[in-house]
Amino acid sequence: MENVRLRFAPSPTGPLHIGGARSALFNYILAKKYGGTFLVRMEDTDLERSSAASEENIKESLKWLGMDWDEGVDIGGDYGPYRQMERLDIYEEAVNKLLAEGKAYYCFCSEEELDKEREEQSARGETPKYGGKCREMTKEEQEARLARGEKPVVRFKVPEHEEVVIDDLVRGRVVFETDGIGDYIIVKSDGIPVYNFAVVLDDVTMKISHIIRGEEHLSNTPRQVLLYDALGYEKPQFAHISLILGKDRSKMSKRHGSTSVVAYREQGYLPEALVNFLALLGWSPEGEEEIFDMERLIADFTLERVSKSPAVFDLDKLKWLNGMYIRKTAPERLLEFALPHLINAGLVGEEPTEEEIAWAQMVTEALKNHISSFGELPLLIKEYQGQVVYGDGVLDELRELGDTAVTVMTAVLEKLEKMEAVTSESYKAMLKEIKKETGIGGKNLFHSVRIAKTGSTEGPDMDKLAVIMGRDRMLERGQAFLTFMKELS
RNA sequence: GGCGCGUUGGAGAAGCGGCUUAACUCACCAGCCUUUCACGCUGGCAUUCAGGGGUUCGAAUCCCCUACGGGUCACCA
Repeated sequence: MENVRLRFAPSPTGPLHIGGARSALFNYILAKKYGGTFLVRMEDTDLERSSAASEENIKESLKWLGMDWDEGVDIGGDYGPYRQMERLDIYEEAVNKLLAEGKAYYCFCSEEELDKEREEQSARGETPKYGGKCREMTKEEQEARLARGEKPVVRFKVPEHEEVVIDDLVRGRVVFETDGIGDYIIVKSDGIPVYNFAVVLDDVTMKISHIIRGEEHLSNTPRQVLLYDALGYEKPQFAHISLILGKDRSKMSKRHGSTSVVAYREQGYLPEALVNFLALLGWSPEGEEEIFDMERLIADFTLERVSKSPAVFDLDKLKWLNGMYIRKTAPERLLEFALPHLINAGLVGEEPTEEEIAWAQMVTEALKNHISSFGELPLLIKEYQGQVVYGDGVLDELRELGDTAVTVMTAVLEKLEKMEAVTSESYKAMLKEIKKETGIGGKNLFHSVRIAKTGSTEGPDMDKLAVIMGRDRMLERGQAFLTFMKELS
């Protein structure tokens, strides 16, 4: 493929959300795959909702995920500017052309009138669409009303009884009837073009070759195609990827949990895990491997393997993936991600000392197999440092262990009291001794200690945990355990 | 309501008319490994593809109808 130019064109009306990030990712991957250009442009014509903060958030999120653009906002390029509000002259020229050719017209209808019209149509069970009241207005009337200072909108004159065919790269051939589409607004009364119009001009002038976007735009596409035709432009290839749904199969929204990329960053997800997860939302690899770094994604990704059916956001899978990535991340990088969470939880000072760093490193290494995001790290630590709770889950096991556990813990307490501090080595040595003295080993020994100390059958190696807890807390918990066992029997 | 899209196990999904006695992944269960747990490894887990018709020697795969779920019909993008 030649001259592959793909774009991500968000509107800066909020933080970058999961769906947007996935659209960006697919565009990014394909651009890289075919040695093309990936550009980022801002669709900021909604003055009320657009904000500089949102734009910053979007750019930051993209960079965090590892999607740097070759062209676009901030860095410029040959087809700029890359914010729609800075491109108004381009749109104006096109509107004038359409107006002059009679392919568009001024509409003076008030919002109240239009609302009323729509209401009546819905009441009659019809498709709400503009009736075309201003379509045949005389030149004289137009001029007069313009002269009076009235601010009209510009509507595109939709051809009647035609079919618009879209050959979508993922959905195949999709046909729309123009009769179902009313003359739609292309320029608002304040002179600012509307998305469906601006997007066409931008994609044309920026020489976009493929438009990959969410399925919610599929029904917009005929409107845009009509404009390409009216303006005499060549159409790009379209690919509409399915929506991202929540667990209950409704469109992914706040009530399904976090939707923004930064939220996942804050919860302690690794960017590479999120990228991997996002790629799997709608795309499926050929083999059985599901762990893909960006490089492999670029190598293996194809639109042919993008699904038409909606993708469901499965948080469990994200967690699993994140855990996988956490486990293979190098210690230094692991620390880099873990530290902010430890600081936030007050486990480490704002300006960590060398000792604190060493401690943080030790803890993260010890617990990395047991967390699925860094946000869980301080929670786990605090759990080990607080009161032990013996939940229903471990009661059966405790009853089974019975006296064995009591014997083990009594011995542990005895030895602990004689020790000043606990290290990983001294702890291991202690357990070995107990094994020799009591003859209890293996699962009976380890499980007794583990459950007694943590109230859980699962967790990090006990010698590491011993260091995290410290001698005093272990003594405390050991006592508590013996008391608890007395009550249990 | 119109238009358009989708519907495969507990969950995410592959499948594009015979190679399917329906991949793979998560979750779950069992075994191995580890003096314990986790990690890892091995195995188990849909006689069935929303329901009903049809086409065909043959259908999860093609056609029609029904049901259900999203999307869209804005001076939002």
